[in-house]
Amino acid sequence: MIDPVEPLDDGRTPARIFPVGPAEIPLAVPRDPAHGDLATSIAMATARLAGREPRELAAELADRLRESLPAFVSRVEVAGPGFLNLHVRTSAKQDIVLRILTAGADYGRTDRGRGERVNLEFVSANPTGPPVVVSARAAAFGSTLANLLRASGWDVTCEYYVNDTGSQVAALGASLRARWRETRGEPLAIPDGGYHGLYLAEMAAAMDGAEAAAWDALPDAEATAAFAGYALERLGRQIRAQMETFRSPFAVWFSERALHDTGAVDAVLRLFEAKGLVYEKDGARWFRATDFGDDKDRVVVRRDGTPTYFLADAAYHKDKLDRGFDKAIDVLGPDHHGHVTRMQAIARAIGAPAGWLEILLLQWVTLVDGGETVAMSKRAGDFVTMADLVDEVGVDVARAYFLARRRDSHLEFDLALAREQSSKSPVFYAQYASARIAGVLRKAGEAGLAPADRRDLDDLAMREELDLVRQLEQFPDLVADAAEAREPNRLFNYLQDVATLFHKFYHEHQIVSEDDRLSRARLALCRATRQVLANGLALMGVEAPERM
RNA sequence: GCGCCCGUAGCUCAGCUGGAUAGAGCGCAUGCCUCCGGAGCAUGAGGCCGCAGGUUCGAAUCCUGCCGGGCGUACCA
Repeated sequence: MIDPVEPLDDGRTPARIFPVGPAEIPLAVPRDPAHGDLATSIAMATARLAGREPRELAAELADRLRESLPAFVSRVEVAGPGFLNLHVRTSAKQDIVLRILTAGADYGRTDRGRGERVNLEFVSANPTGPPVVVSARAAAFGSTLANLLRASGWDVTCEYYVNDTGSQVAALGASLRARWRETRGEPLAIPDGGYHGLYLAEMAAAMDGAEAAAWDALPDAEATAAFAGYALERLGRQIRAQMETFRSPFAVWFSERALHDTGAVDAVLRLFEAKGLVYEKDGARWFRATDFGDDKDRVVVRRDGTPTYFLADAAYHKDKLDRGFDKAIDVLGPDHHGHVTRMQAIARAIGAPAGWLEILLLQWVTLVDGGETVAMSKRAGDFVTMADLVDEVGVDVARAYFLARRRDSHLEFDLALAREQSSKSPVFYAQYASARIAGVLRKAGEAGLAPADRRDLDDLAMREELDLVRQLEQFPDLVADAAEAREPNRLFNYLQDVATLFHKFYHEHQIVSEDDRLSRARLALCRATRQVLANGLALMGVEAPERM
């Protein structure tokens, strides 16, 4: 309904806006339907400049607007301290119902991203243990953001960076080896910095004895590597399966070790050297991160000659750049915010354009069971895994729980609450609306009513009906805005509002009645509502059941 | 010390990049199905939006400074 008048940013100077015609006035959709369908605060913003009273100025603007009103606007009124509220013609709202039904599953798609290629990296948790709850939050966030971006015209590649080499992996190998020896009756001796989780004991118990014995007989470094390789393979498979189950698929699983093997790490080191960004001190080689605003320089090659994770990360981002992505988004866990500056330094050092790398930080998830905080430490082996969480509350509830929160809010996940009261959990509100509509449609199908045509829709004129349409109309913009702001939680909030407006409509009006024409019209509105709920829930990776 | 994030109803959290009387869920109190799904709807109690300044016609929202809480500040990843 706002096609003929593009809403504008508020960024221009009042002097430029005031003298020109109505098409240049910035418009926004008011929260409260009583305030119209489009509104502007232009009169208040420019009153002082014009030396006039806001309401008086608004009245004059309203008169001018009325002279050249777009066809879809029915009336203009001055309200409150000087707002100009535009009301959209009822017939234009009725049109929207048909537009939604025609677009079907495509309703909500736009081309705002214009095909720009985005690399979206998220989760990327070390494969040294089963994914934990924070990974579930990252998976829910990342996959939903990917869905939103794709729906809005971006070309997105979801990527998981696998840290399959380095000291953590060596510790993993040594820990598994210790667990295996334990199965042979030796005392348990997990090395310092090793992993104490029982999952390694279970893994060790299931190992092929002859093979493991052969590995154990190798020199320490080789033995550790062999056990580590075994553990990585098993854990990697587990992680992939769980991400699939959680509806968070990745197109690329990128191996850190491959960067070393192919010489990409060496290459980026030579690149930095050629740019004069590396120097030697205390036997190690340092990257001049301070040149890029970091508070200290960073080691890239240790005294013992091995490259650091930081250097591999530089090689990794160079690889993303070389693959031609217009933009790289990294979703990082809460314990990585100290990396932001140095990673931006990397981006500039590898020659990426300004703004190419975007880093999004997620905040902590505190797991609570009843009133008790559940401790989670992968190394200490005391944790609730992502799989546990899904078993307890299901994928829908878990995803919705995470998606309801802003990414930078620390969130408390109460297992007891989610488990015992899952049927009352917020996600079911929108799902229930969807199922309720499906029920009504089934009933209508039995009554043998034909689909509505445009003339039938003339009967949609009640406030609850039009408020609902007004909400449905905003879906495509909401999706694209949420994608651009990287705020999937907006989608959750929006769907809650859709459900609320539907329930109010449902409560106030009989959908299937003796009046066939009105029944057809209301059923069309129901179908359109269900379409928006289904499309929105699909973007969230949550099911929209026919029955509950 | 320095840096990042967060302080909104009893609890968990929203508040759409500055708008009109600050919202939801849970919990509490009270009404609604002889009628399409009551997992719903309606009403009520409950708020110096951490504190103090500033910008603005207008601030929960932007800026500064405090006070609280979390996290980071490795030749681990």
